[in-house]
Amino acid sequence: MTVKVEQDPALELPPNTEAGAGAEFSQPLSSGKEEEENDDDEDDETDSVGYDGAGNGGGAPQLKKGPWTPEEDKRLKDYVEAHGEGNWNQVQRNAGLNRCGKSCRLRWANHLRPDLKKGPFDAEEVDKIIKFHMMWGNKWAKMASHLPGRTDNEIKNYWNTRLKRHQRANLPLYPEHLCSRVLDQDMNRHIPDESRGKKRSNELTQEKVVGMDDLVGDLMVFQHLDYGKDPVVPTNPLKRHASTGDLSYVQSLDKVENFYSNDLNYVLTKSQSVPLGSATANGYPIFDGNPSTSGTIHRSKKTGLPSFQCSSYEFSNSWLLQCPTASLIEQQLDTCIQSPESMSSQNTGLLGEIVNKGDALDDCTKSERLFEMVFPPLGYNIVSQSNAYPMRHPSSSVIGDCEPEACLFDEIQASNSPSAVFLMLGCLVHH
DNA sequence: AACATTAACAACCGCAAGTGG
DNA sequence: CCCACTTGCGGTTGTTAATGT
Repeated sequence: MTVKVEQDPALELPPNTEAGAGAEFSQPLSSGKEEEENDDDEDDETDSVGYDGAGNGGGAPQLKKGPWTPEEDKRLKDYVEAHGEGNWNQVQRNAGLNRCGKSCRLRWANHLRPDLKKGPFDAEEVDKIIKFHMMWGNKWAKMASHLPGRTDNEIKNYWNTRLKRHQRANLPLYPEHLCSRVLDQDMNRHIPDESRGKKRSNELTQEKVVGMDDLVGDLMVFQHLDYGKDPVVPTNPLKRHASTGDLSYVQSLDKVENFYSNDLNYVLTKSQSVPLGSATANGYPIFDGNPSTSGTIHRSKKTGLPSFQCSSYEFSNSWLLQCPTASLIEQQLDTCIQSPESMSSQNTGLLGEIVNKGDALDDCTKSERLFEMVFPPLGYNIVSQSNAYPMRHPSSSVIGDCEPEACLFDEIQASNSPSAVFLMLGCLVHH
C-alpha cells in the first residue's frame, strides 16, 4: 500500500515533508495503477476540485474514502498547521477536503503529524511493545503514548502481524522469562464485581489507575530467580469467549505439551486452578463456579477481543490466568516502592514481594524506573525463545487488562521453587 | 514466469465516552 | 437531564509488496 511518492509536480509538496511522511505518502490516486483503479471514487468526489463545504446542503456529496492523495495530505497538513488540531469536521469543511472529520483526524494522527517516527520498530520498541502488551493487552493507544512517534495503528498492525506469525509458527507470544511464574499468595481473595462499570475495557483499565496509568502500570513484576532448575511455566492458554466472558484454557496441542506438563501439574496441584478436565463447548475448560474457590473469572463487560480470540487458538502453550486482588497488589506495590531491593533479596517467590502503589507511581519517571526494574533487559530472541505464555489469553494482557474486580487468582505457590519466578502484578489498584 | 502465501500497511467502521447547548 | 455532535479507540478489512513454491 505504501507507494513511493512520485511527486506530483502540480502539487508542489514541500520538499520531503517529514522523512517518512513526505517521502512515503501513500499515493494511490495519483500514481498510475492506483489512480485508474480509483477513478470511480474520484468521479463522484472532490479529489481534484476540493470540497467547498456546501455539501451539507441538498444532496451532500459522498465523502471520499480510500487512500489519500498527496494533494489531500497537503491540504490537511497545511490546514492543521495553520489552525491546529481538533474540530476535524471543521477541517473537513474548511480545508477543501471531501473527507469525513474522522478520516482527517486519522490521516493526521497516523501519517501527517510532524512528530511521527517512520520506519520499522527497533529492538527497543519491540521490547516495549511486548511488555506493554503483557501488561495492558490491546491498549494500542496507551502503548503509543509510551512510544514516541509511534501510532496506535502502527503498533496494532505490528502486533497483529507478529501474532499471526507466531501463531502460525506455534511460537510463544511472550518470552518465557517474562511470564515464567506467577505467584500469588492471596489466592482466594475476591473482589466484587460491582466496580465493573459499563466503560469499555480501556477506560475500565484506566479508571482506577489514573495515576498508575503512566506508570506502566498496572504493575507487573517479574522476579527471575533461577531458570535452570525449573524452566517451565505453569501457564495454560486461556481463552475467553467473547460472548460469555468465560475463560477457558487452551489445551496444548503439540509437542510442547509435554514440556510443560510438569509445571502445569505443579500448578494445578498446588493451586485451585483450572480443572484440567472441564471442557467447554469449544473443547476448552472453563473456569466456572464459585469465585471464592475456583479460578472463575468474571467478565461482564465487553471484552473487545479481536476476532482471532474468538476462534480456537492454536498456540500450544499453557496458560494460566492470574490476577492478584487489588488489595494485595496495593500492599505489594507499597512494599516494592518502599524498598525495591527487597524484591531481589527476598526471593520468596511470592507476590507479596512486589509492589506498586498506584498513588505512589503516578509519574512516568517512576513508571519507567519500575518498569526497568520489573522487566530485565530483553536480550532474548522473542520469537524463538520459550513456549511459555503469560497467563492470559493472547490478546488481552497477561494482567493489565484483567480487571481486579473480576478476576480471581489462583495461587501458584512456588515459593519453594528455586526456579525462575516472575511475579506479575497487574490489574488495578482497587480502592 | 506464474501462482500462492505471508507480511506490512492503510483505512474504514462501530462503539462509547466526552462535551456543550 | 437529554440530546446531538465530536473525539478517540479498537477491531476489521482490503490492498500491495515481498517471499516462497
